[in-house]
Amino acid sequence: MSIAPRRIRNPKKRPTQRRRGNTRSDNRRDELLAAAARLFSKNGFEATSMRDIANEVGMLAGSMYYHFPAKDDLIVAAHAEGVQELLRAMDKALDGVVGGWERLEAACVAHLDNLLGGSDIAGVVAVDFSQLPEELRARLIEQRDEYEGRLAQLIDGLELREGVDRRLMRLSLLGSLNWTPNWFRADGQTPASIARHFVALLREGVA
Amino acid sequence: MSIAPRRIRNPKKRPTQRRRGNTRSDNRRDELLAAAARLFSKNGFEATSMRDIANEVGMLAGSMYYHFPAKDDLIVAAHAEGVQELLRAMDKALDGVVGGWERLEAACVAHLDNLLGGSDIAGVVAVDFSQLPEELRARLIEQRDEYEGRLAQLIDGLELREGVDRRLMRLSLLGSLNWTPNWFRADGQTPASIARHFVALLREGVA
DNA sequence: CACCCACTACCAAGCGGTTGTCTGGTTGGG
DNA sequence: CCCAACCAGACAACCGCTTGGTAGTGGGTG
Repeated sequence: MSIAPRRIRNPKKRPTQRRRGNTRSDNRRDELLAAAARLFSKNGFEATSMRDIANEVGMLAGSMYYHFPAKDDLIVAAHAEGVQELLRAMDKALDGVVGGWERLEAACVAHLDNLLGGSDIAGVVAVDFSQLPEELRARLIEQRDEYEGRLAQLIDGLELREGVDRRLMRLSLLGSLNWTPNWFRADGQTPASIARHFVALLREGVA
Repeated sequence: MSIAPRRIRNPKKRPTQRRRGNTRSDNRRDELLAAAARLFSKNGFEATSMRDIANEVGMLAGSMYYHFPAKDDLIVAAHAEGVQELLRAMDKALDGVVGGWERLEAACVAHLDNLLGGSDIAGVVAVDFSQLPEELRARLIEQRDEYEGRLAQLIDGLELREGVDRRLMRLSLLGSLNWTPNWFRADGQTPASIARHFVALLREGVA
């Protein structure tokens, strides 16, 4: 067996989470998180090394372990940051928009804009995590639940034909959106246009 | 800079491709390809090491370089194998089926069956490659083109409402299908059922 | 048919480099 | 002056890949 490409070196006790006492103004934890999210979304989780991230903010790799007890925790924290940014973008895009379909469309446009925008932290949410070790994977899924729950709410607010499975509808739409990094080219259609098309396809059908 | 987690050690001339002369019956190249495809689809490209693959077939890591000049070439070859298997499955599923939508549905069912089937080599096609180095990524995209072209043909054969972007329709459907490994659970709906739902959503719309 | 040798298909060992992580020391702001 | 927030450097493990050697097998020859 031993199909364990992931290296687990020291399963011993995690050093108790930092960030308990007072902080100083030169704390670069947030800077670190942003850099991590950027690199993760550009190169993936496994392909981004601790040194890459540290180097991005001008710090040594070992120093990051003052802020995060392990790489997995950095991943989780950066991912959480990305989800929060997506949620904020969603709220902003939804502000003042009325009508079920209009709201769903606005949310999808915001989603793709942030996913394919490039410079953003939110791109980390689109990083494929289907092959991560089960434990880490579970933590990321849990974080996404809030966001997907919001999407589910938007879909629940729609009037649909009878017999439509709203869960599968959500997963289908999310798949369409999250697969775009695999084929998107910056010189083609805009993310917003793509998102609107996807929603329209789903809404009206093609036949 | 130096955001180059991928290691490029020897840019020198590739050893001219093997497999020129006579072969012997104890050639385990195919066995190697199958094992690679299995591990890639389970753990991803970067997370699967040469030693993992070699170990799977009971061979030493270095020995694989007799068959493939580099890991990238193994990836390409295994991916090609997966695509071929998908094509065969598609042909088989399409055999005797008439009607545009029926054919598209049959193809999608075959697609998901192979993707989520688990034990199959075809799963390698669903592995996210959006973060692979550009050159390798391009080679994989090229291989998929034949398969996606087939899907495009199926879609071209449909009678659709006016103004439907068939390319975006294909990409949307493919996204829905290929994103399923991120949420699929073996104890829920069957892959075939999911595929049929997705096609139905797209066909009839939800509103 | 037996022999033989070339060559396929590996093994064994190790290369330089990178990985995540740890330990112990240093520093400057509150 | 204390401690948050780093640096410097090392650790073993593992990475993709190379080199040099060798077993055994198949085709060719007598």
